[in-house]
Amino acid sequence: MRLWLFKSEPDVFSFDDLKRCPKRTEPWNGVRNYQVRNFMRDDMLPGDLGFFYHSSCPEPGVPGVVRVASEGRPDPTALDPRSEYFDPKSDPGQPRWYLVDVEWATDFKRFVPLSELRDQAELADMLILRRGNRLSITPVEPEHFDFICRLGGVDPKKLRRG
DNA sequence: GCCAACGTTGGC
DNA sequence: GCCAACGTTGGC
Repeated sequence: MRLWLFKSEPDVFSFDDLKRCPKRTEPWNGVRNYQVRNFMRDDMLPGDLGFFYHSSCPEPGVPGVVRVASEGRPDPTALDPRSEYFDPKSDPGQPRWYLVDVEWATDFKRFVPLSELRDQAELADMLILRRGNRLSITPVEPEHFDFICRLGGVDPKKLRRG
């Protein structure tokens, strides 16, 4: 099982928004970066866990955990001219952009702000904390995942068991 | 294939 | 609003 971090701007789509979706699940559409596309298309599997991360907002940070709920599949918004994510260069016969379904897994007992992540020596080499990191999804090391879960008051072992 | 210009991201 | 960082584009 792999571990991830999903960035989202809460003004656009927040962790609470995800909780209100049917089955608390939503397609992670609109990714238009090849590296992130490859993560979803090639590396993610149902059951993978990830942090939901609020970015570009007054208090960036992690409100909780999500679970990958599908394999990678073509992102239909790329082919929909009415979608803000429409990509005119996409070819229905050869999908360019992919998504996975993302499902709410658990709230943290306590929101873990970015400022607190930065204070932790244990997390110094986390991708999300690196200067200039712009990927909207990043892989997360298991030690980092467990450490952040504990900051949020959640037992990572229970989560991994589902 | 190079690389400058441009657009976007995202913390502050 | 600023600005560093980085991906993408397109001319050559």
